[in-house]
Amino acid sequence: MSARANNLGTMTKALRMSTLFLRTLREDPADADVDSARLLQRAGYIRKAAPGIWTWLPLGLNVLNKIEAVVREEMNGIGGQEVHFPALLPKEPYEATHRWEEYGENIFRLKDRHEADYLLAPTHEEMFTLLVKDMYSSYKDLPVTLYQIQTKYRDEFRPRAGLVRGREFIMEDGYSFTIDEDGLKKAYVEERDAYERIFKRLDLGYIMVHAVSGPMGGFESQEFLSPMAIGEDTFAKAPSGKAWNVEALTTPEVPAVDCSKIPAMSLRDLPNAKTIDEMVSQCNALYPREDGRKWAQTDMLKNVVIAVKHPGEPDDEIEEHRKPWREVVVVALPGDRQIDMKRLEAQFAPAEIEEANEADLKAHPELVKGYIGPKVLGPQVRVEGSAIKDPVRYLVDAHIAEGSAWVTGGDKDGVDAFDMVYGRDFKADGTVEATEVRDGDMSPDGSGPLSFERGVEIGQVFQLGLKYSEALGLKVLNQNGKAVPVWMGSYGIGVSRVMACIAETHYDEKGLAWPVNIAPAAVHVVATGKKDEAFDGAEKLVAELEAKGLEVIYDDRKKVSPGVKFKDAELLGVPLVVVVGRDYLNDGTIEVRDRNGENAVKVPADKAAETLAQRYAAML
RNA sequence: CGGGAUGUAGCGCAGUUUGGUAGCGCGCCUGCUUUGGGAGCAGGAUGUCGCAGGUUCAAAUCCUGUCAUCCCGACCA
Repeated sequence: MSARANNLGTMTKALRMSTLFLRTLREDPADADVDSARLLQRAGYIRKAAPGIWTWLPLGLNVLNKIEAVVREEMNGIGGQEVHFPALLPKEPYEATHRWEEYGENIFRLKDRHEADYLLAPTHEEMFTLLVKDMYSSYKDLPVTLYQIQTKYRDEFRPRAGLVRGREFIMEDGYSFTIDEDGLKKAYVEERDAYERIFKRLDLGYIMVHAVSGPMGGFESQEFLSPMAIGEDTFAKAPSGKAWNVEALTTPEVPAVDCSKIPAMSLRDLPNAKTIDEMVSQCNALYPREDGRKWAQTDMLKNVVIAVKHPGEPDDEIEEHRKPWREVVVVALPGDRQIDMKRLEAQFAPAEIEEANEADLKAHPELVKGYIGPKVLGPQVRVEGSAIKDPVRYLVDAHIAEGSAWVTGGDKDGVDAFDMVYGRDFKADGTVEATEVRDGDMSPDGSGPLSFERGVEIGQVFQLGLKYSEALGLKVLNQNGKAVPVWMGSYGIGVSRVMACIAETHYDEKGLAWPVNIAPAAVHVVATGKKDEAFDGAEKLVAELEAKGLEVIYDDRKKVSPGVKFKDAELLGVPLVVVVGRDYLNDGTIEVRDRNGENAVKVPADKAAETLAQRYAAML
């Protein structure tokens, strides 16, 4: 069942503390910002080489290898075949998919002696695609699933949280190649199920969330997030149990509102009301509502000017759009909500967005700061005889209901428009998800209000579709002899990040406490005292454990006080701790206890190995 | 890229205000004692005080520049 179980019956040499390349630290490293980084360094599993770049020490590599073994077993179990690509790659494949540019600063780039461009691969979609293209050409060859466990490089601006966000990290990335969409969906489900098995076996909590595909491209995608406070992703849970990455959250369609009783739109003076709060107080002071209710932020329509930085598309019909260009757009949202640039930007991808600057506003004199309204925007002016030649695109947030009435800008300094009804008095060029999602917002599936939690992304599965096969020309002949593009899926687990997350969720005030099947050893044997007799007894026990195929860390250090040995055992986090010392000398017994100090029992020395083997087996 | 902070021994830190022999704790080495919860005593080794200029009789300390690291934000898997 586990990586370790496969080793049962094979001889494994004990790791002896007297010679093990290890130095535990009594104090926390000053720069550790999360517990996993703090403890992994203190316990001598990893060492920092540079920001976001880590050296693996024997114990750390031991655990990492066990995690990889679990991943390999599950990948092989669904028919995946392991390959291994170089990390150092020429830029050409990445140019073909535009990612040489799109990945921007995040790629480590370098030149060889002939000035040719190379990169340290941040991901390997291109290489897998080209490899299959190179070797396969018939539908008879499909389906095929390949994977690798590789070091990836991404030049993160700010690496943090130890192994959670490094610039060099280890990832398992797998790809499925199928002849059609049905095949892709089947492979996708198989991979997803295998990933679930992996995280369960690693005792790592996870939640599957709907995700956006991001720079990888493709159309359906789910992420595995491990819930924890240090997480950099926020996900939203619905009462139905479904969950979404907030980036992928959509607002359920808001029903149209009856506007038949709303009076005609009117322009009224509202001086010095450039912000929503000023608008609310001015409205209440100057124009009290007839129904007695006070004006509120929710009555105001906020129009925000955004600059969209398009990268340019070489095949665009409009010549100016073939090179990078800048577009000014206005986004309308309810006055009580804030704009979420991150979510908004996702909908302009691959373009990036930023707040409009002075020059953008100058280029559009119809935009009156603080009093921008729909009448000078989008469809309203995109009519015959309009004075504005180049109307700004107007997009409304998904919370704006058809038929809803608003107070908003009158396009003249000091003037606002009242009873401006969406659909009746103004229209938009489109709908966008522009606002921050809030605790209590309705879930996309309509099952109830959302609640939010943080998580670390530990894996992701994508249905890439035809994006890479078309870009790189991966085609096979089908039964009719016709060349058709191959359907691809892409799957990834951040292996080194997974290790960090396991550490992050398996520790106490004394140190690490690894899940049984990935701990660096099954048993930590501590010999105490200065009498050779105790050490001889420990040696004997270690030999018996080795013969049973159990992995052992043996603290055989002489002249080291028992307190130090116990502290180190707890810091290292091996699940079973054995003490050969005082009791052994007194009455020939050996103490066996769990890492957390519980379930301590004294057993006769000649029964100790058997007891340990049983307890270990029960833990698996 | 904005804001803040910090660079002194393997690790954690003091010393900088007010210039004057580079320190403390842990770790490391030697000896003796100690051995069930991070032992005691005695002795010892380890530093381009981030780097480069400058001021000064004298710079870890003051000045200028520069690099790096950390935190928050922005960005990102």
